[in-house]
Amino acid sequence: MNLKELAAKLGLSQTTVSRALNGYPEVSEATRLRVAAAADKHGYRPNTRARGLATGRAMAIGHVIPISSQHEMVNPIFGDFIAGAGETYSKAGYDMILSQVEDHRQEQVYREMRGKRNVDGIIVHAPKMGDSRITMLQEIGIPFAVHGRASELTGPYNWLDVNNKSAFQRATDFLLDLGHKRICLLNGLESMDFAFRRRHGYEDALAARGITPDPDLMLAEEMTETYGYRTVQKMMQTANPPTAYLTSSIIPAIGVRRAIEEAGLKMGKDISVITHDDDLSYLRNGEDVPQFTATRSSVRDAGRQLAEMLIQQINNPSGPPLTRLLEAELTVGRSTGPAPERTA
Amino acid sequence: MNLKELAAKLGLSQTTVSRALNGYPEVSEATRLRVAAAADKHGYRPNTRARGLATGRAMAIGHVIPISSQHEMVNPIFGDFIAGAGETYSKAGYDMILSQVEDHRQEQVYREMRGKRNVDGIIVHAPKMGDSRITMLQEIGIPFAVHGRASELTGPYNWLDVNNKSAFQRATDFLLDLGHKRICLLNGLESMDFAFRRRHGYEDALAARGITPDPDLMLAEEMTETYGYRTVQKMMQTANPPTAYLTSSIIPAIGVRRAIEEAGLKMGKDISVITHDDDLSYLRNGEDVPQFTATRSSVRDAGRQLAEMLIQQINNPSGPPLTRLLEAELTVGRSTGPAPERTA
DNA sequence: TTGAAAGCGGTACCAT
DNA sequence: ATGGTACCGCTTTCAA
Repeated sequence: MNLKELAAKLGLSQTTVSRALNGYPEVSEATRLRVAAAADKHGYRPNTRARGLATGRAMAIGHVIPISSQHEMVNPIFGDFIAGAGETYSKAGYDMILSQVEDHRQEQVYREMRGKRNVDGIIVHAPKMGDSRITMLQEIGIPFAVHGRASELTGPYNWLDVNNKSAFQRATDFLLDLGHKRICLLNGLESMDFAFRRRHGYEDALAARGITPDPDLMLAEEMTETYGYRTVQKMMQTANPPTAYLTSSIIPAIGVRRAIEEAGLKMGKDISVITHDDDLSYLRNGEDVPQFTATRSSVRDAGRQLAEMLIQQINNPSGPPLTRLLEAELTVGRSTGPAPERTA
Repeated sequence: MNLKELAAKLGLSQTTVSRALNGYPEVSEATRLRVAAAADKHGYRPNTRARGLATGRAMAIGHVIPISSQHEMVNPIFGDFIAGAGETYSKAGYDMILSQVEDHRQEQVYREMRGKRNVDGIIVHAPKMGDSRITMLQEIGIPFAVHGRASELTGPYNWLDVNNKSAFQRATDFLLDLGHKRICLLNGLESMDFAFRRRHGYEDALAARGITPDPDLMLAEEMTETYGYRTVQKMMQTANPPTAYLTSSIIPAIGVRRAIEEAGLKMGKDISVITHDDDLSYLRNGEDVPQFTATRSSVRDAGRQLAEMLIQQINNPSGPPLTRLLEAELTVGRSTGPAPERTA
C-alpha cells in the first residue's frame, strides 16, 4: 500500500493525504480522521527511501565502532551505550546504522557515508588522543558527536564524556585517605584519550600529597581479566608490593580479585581494590558488587543523552556545539579498606 | 556531486554514466575508463535512497534485539555475533540497522519495517520456544534468518544454531566419566529455546547412565555473576552438595569460581566446573581459561555465516530454506577434575 | 554505443 | 481546504 493507492481509495489527492498524515494544519478535521482511519486500516507506512529522497533527510544515524587490528575484542561497554542511544532514536524516528570499521579505513567510510547520504549524523566512539577522525569529519561536514573527547584538538565539536580525570583523582584520594601509599594503577591503553585523562587524575592526586608516582606501579594495557590477574601476581613478588589497586574497568578487577583470593589474602583487609566501572549489570548484579566503584550511574543514560545532542545538532546545524561532562558517582563497597600495617 | 552533475562534467548522459559505473556491457571501454576516473576524482557515490527507490532494494539488513522488560541486560554475546555479521555485510554492500525492541512491540516493529521498506531482510536473535516472531515474519513475508531455533514450530525457515543439546550432553558425560554423580546445572531462563535444549542434553546424559535428574540441582535463571555465586553458597549448605557445576555461560561461572574459592575449596580438586562459553575473549584471554569450556570456536564466525545465509536467501527468495547446525568444540582446562572421595 | 524519458513513492510549492 | 505538478537522484526501458 503506497500513498497513491491510499489516496485513490479515499477519493482524495496524494497531496491531501500526505498533509493529513503529516499533521499540516490546513486539512479539515473530518478528512484528517478519515485519512487516519484508512491509513491505519491498511497499515500504510510511508516508504522511507522515497520520503528521504524528497526531504533530503535519511532519518538514520551512523555509529562507527573502531575495530583495531591490534585488539580485536568487542568492548562490552558499547552494548549498553548503544542500547541507550537506540532508545532515543526510536522515539525520534531515527534508525541506527552500525558499522565496525578498521582503524585505517575510517576516512574512507566517513566519506562514503557522506557521499551515499544514508545517515544524517554520526556518533564517534572510543576517541584517541588528537583523534584524526574528528578533524576529518569537520572537514567532510557531516554532523557528528563524540562519545568521549580528544585532547589536544582545536576546533569545537559535540561531545559527551564522563569526567575521567576527576574520577580517578577522587578514587586515588579515597585510597590515600585510607592510608595507602603504594597504589597500583591498571589503566587502559594510553593511546585512548580516556586512559590518558585517568592517569593524570591519578598522578595529580599523588602529587597533591607530595608523592612521586612510581612508574613501576603504572600499567597501561588492554583491559582483560588476565591483565588484572597477572599484574597482581607479578606485583606480589616485588620487594615492596602495593597495598591497593585502582583499575580502569571491572574486567581486570575480576582478575585482580582472583589473584588476591588465590594468594590467600583478603580483599578490603590485606589489599584494597577500587575500579572505575561502567555498569555491566550482569557482572555486578545488585548488592553483590565485588569492589568499590567510581561509576557513572549508567552508560546507557549517556547513550541516550549523546543521541539527543546529535539530533538537536542535526535539526539546528548552526547552533553552538553541544558538550556535556558527566561527573562520576563514587560508591563504596566491601573490597576497600584501610592500608594494612606493614614493616616496609 | 550527483549523477546529473557528473554526467554534465563528462558531456555524457546520466544513462551512460550510470551504465558505465554499474558495469553494463554495452559501454565502450574508453568511456568506461573516462567515467571511472571522473567518478573517482570527484568522489562520486550514488545516493542510497535514490538508488533504492529505483531498484526496490534497501541494501540494509535489520537486526532486532529483544529487550525484555524482565531482564534488561544487554547480552555481551550480541556484540561478537554482530561484529561477525557486520563483516559479511560490508563485503556485500549492505548496511546493518540495529534496533532494540521490547517483547510486546515486536510485531509492530516488523510490520513497520515491512511497510517502510527500509530493510531487505531481518535477523532474529534469541528465539524463545515456539517463538511467535517466526510465524509472524513468515506471514508478513520479509526474508529472515534466525540465530538459534524455536522448538515446536511448523513451517521451514532459515536458521543457524550451535548444537546445544549435544554440547550439554557431552559436557555432562565428561563429568560423569570423571566419577561425578551430583552435577548442578546452572541453566539460562528456560523460556529461551537454547536453555530448553541444554537441559535436555543434561537430562539425557544422566538418563543414559540410569541417573534420575534431581530437580533441586537444576536451576534456570538469568545468567549473572550473582546467580553463580549464590547458587554455590546455597548448595554448600545442603546435606548432599554437588561435586560439579555445569553452567550455561561464563558469567555465572565467574560467580561460581568466586564462591568456591572464598569457601577455601580448590577448583578442579574439591569441585569441578565446566561451562558453555561463547568466546568472550576479554574474560578468558589466552591460556588462562578459568574453567573447562564446551565452546564454539567463535560466535563471530556464526554471525558471518548467518549473514551470508540471509543475503543468499534475499537474492534467491524461491530457494530452499537454509539451515546450519554447528557442533560445539569441547576443550578442557584446569578447573575440572575427578570427583572427590566422599562419605555421602 | 549512446540518449530521452518514464518511473520509483513521497514532499512541497503554487494554484484554485 | 483541496488539487496539480515539479522535483529528489537514480535505474531502466525504448528509440535512435
